Formats: sequence, C-alpha cells, structure tokens
Amino acid sequence: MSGFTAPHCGALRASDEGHEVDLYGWVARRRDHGAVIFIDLRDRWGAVQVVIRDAETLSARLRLESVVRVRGKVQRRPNGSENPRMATGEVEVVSDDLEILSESQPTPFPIEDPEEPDEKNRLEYRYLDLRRPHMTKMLELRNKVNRIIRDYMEEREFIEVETPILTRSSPSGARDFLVPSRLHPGSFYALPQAPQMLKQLLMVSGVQRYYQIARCFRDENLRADRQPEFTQLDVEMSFCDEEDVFTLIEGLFAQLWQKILGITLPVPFPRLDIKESYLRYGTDKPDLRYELEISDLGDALRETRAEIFRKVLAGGGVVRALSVPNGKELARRELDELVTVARGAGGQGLAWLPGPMEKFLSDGEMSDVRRLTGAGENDLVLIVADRRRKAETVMGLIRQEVARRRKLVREGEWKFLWINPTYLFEEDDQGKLTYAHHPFTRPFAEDMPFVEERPYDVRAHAYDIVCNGYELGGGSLRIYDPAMQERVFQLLGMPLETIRARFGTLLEAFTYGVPPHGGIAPGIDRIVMMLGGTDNIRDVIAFPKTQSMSDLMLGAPSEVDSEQLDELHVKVVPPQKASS
RNA sequence: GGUCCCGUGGUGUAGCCUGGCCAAACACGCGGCCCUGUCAAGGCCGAGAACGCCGGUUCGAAUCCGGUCGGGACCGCCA
Repeated sequence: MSGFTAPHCGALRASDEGHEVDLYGWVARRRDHGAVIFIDLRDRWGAVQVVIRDAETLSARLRLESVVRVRGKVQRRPNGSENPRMATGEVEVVSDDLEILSESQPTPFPIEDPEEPDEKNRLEYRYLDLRRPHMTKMLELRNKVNRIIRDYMEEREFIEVETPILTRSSPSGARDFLVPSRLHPGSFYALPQAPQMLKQLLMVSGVQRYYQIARCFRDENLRADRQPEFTQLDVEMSFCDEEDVFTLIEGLFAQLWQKILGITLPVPFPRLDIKESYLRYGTDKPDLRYELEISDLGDALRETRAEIFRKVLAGGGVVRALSVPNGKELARRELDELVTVARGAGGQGLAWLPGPMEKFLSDGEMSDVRRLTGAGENDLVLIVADRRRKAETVMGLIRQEVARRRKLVREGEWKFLWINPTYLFEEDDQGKLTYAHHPFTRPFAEDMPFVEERPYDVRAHAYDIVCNGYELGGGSLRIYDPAMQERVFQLLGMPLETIRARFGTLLEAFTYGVPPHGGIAPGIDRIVMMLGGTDNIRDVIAFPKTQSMSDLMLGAPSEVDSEQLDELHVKVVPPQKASS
C-alpha cells in the first residue's frame, strides 16, 4: 500500500472503526508508560492516537518529529478514555507493525508548543515553522482564498492572463528591483511593482475582463503588513464604471467572508471621502471598529493667547483634537506614553485639557473646544498642533493607541469601507503638483473646468478598499480620452520626452481603439491576514523576509562569483565606510 | 535616514531598573531508570548557558555606559 493513498491520521473517525490501516506521519507527542506507549501521530490533516504495546526495542527511537509508518486497526477508545479535545478523539489505532522511516534530532524549537518561537528561529528554520499546525492552517487558508477568488472571477467571465516578471521599469512610484541584462550591457529589467501598464494593454487587446493572482515587487522598507514581494489579485475590466468595480469586489469579499468565516458582510460598503478620512481619523485607512473622531480646532483657537496653537495656525498648520471618553482617569504616566507615541511619529508633542495648557485658554475657547470635540465632564481632550500632514499622522496614531489602551476596539467586527472619491493631485515635498495615484487616473469630468483655480479639489475616479485599519486594495477608472490625458500631463508639467519614454507604449496603444476601462488590485496577503486572524504578513507567506529584507533560511541576498558579475557587465562599488 | 523595544542552556521565560547573595532560577525538551490507558501522562536521577559580540566604568557587571551585529514595531518611504 502506498502512503500517498493511505488514510489521513487527522481524518479518522468512529465510522472507521474496525478498519485495518496504514498511517504515515510525524510523532507529535509521546506518552511512554513502559509496557504501553501512546503516540500522537500527526499529518497535515491532524493527529490521531496510536497505541503501541511490546515495543521495547523501538521506544527509545520514537523521537518527537520522527517520521513513522504504523500498521494497525482503528478501534473505539475504551469507555471514558475518549479525548473530546481531538477531532479523532473517539478512536485510536492499535499498532501491530511500526516502522521508523526517518529519525528526527531534537528540533530547534517545539513544533507542538502553542507558544510562538522566536522570530529569528522561525525564519531560519521556516520548514519546521510551517510544520506547526497553526502555520499549516495558514497555508491551507491561503490556498482556499486563492481558489475562491479564481472560481468567483471565472464565474464572471474574467480570464487569468500571466504577465512577465522580467519587465520594464514602470511608472509607479516605488523603487524597482533590477535584473541586469547579460545580452544588453548596461541595461536592466525591472521586476513588476504591479502589472499596471500590461493590464491596461490587455484591455486594448480586447480581453475585456482580466484578472491575475500576480506577484509584485517593491524595493521599499518593510512593515508588519508589507513585504518586498507580495501578491495581488490584479483586476482590469472594460466598459465599466465605478459601481461595477465596487459591486464586483464587494461580492468577492462577501463570498470570502461567507465561505471562510461563515460571516455575512453587509453590502454595499459605506464610502468615505479621503479628505474626510484624514480629517476625522487621521489616516487614509481608518479603523471604524471604534468611534473616537478627531476634530479641527482651527476656528476656535485662531486668536488664542496660547502661543503654540496661534503660531501653528498662523503658519498654515492645523490644531486637531480627540476626546478620550472618561480620559480624566488617565494616569500621568499614560499621558507621557502617549506623548512618546506622538514624538515617535515625528510630532512636537501633545497637549491635554484639562491640563497645563488650560490657563492660556479663555472660557469661550474652552467651551468651543468642548463643543467641537463633544467632550463631556469626565473626558480628556488630547490636542496636536503641527503642519497638516504631520498633525494627521500623529492624531491618527494617537487615536489607534487610545483605542487599544482603553479597549475600545470591538473585536469580531468587520468594518469595510471604500475610500472614495479621492483627489487627482497632491502636493509633493516641494509644494508642486503631483499625481496622487498614477497619471492615468480618470478625473471627474465635471471638476475639470476649475482645475486651474483649484487643482487640489479635482476629484478622481479612484478608490481604496479598507477594512479594520488595513488598506486591502486600490484602483481607479483610467483615462481613455487622449485630450483629457494630454491635459493631465500638461497640468503635471511633465516634459514630452519623459511622457514618451515612460508611457509611450500605452499612449500609442490608446490610438488604436481603447475601451473605457478601470480596475483594482486587492492585496491577497492582507486578505489572508484578516481571515487568518493575524496582524503579521509573515504569517501568511510561506517564505518571508526579515525587516532588513534577508531570507534567514536561504541566506539571501548573497554575494556571487565575480565571473557571474563579469558576464552581467556589473561592477560592485562597496558603500563608503564612515570614517572613524 | 530616524525613533523605540528585544538578544540569558536546544526552546520559552525569570533575573537587569535598585551592580556583589548568579559559573545564573523555572518550565519544556534532551539522556538514564521505573511504570499497561495516557493525552501538556507521572515519578526519580542526570547533562546542558560564563548571559549576541567588542570596548569602557568599577575592587567587582548578565545587571551601568558606548559601539557593533541580529530580530521586531513605528515615522519617513510605499499610486
């Protein structure tokens, strides 16, 4: 009998009673009573208890995590010895032949211990980390998500088209990973940050409904929810409007949540203007599982005697506040910790009322503050004054931190929303106009008449989908009208050569009959994170990298032979060591 | 580029703030012995770390200071 066709350890049930089986698996636990030994034999599907008698010769070699084959009979456990905590707990397999296929040394960390091993060890011995049942579940979950996505998209007549990994540096804003060309000295391929241009070209090709579970690469710094390579459900569709995209994606999320968690998500998802999101929540990916809304105190404090506030407002900055319910009971130590959070985000600090600032505020100002923030008797008002973006970032983090500390987050809720509309342009570091998304994002036609006077008020047909404080994806309708496209490039002040070099292919393609189109790209890693109940993207990627982008298991990146470099026409220039 | 947290036997932690009682404690694992029904099995015995690395302060450092390496969280960055 082949072990491949043998029954699964974790699948045995009372109905299998009496069956003679061969089992293959790993020794998960061993309980040695001398003349009788119990082992829990684990495979991907779970574990079952095996009873071994007369096993003197073997017992010493039955090490944890060794791979064994057991032949025996499935029987009901003796009355009273059933284990309700195991799915297979009603039965056991009585061994009459046991073979050790492969012995295991003691593992660098316990496989069965519910406690998480150190991250370093997990990543160095990732193949063992993945053996932990929790991680095996994550792999299975991710597979299930992919399958549901594929079924869903196929049912709606989308076709999956693969796009190249060796491609050309693309228009989006992240740093590229480059691959030197052997045949073209001095030239490089870029790994795709997203198949953006290709999926739009597929619309010109007449594919009409494209999707791809696509690997994307961005050479930017990592976060708990960001890896340098990640996977997107890349979608593009022709002849669609925003509602089509929303409906499609809401349906997909509803199905995922239904099929995996058994939860019915209310659709459609609410929509929130991005400016409003920044104002009220201090972020473009608000967590709506708690209230805590931020208020703007600008109008109330413009003339205040409190110099810090007045100066910031006079200098074009903002003053924002958050009322903490029953915050008066916050200890001074906790306030100091919040100040540390604010400073950690680059903020100047944090003021609070009632508090030391109070004496600089008039009665009228105090009552305005209370009115604007909705603060009651026992509430504490936290205040940040800074340049707008900084104040928003700081307040957003403070809001999160307060919610976490005060346990205001309603666990178990799923607060999906669309960030929409967004705006076409942003200000860059130099105060210049730049695109908020990418230069093909379709503006609201009705907003174009005032683009000269108020460019930052021009709305865009762009959207992000957000859940519980995570951005799960984003997309837009694309410009297909050459006149509109030209206008946008002109407003951005992009030189013709730059446009041709970076977007020439797409613009030319658009002269051959381009359907109006749009798309979106939900991040699969983050979706699996949410469904798997983890807050770390490494838990849903089989072989992830560390924060410094190393693969501790394989030892990547690594140096290569000078012959390889020569062949690629690449010369390494070591970084300048700081002189001591 | 910046801020913050962590680094003690194979593993997970305690000790570090308030240096000496710490060649370092506990649990799991590991080795040996006992035990026919356990399920985190149990009992007894045993091996195993000079406390990431380098330097400094001190009569004395796991404990204080500086640097460095590694892991993590965040800001910047990431349409």
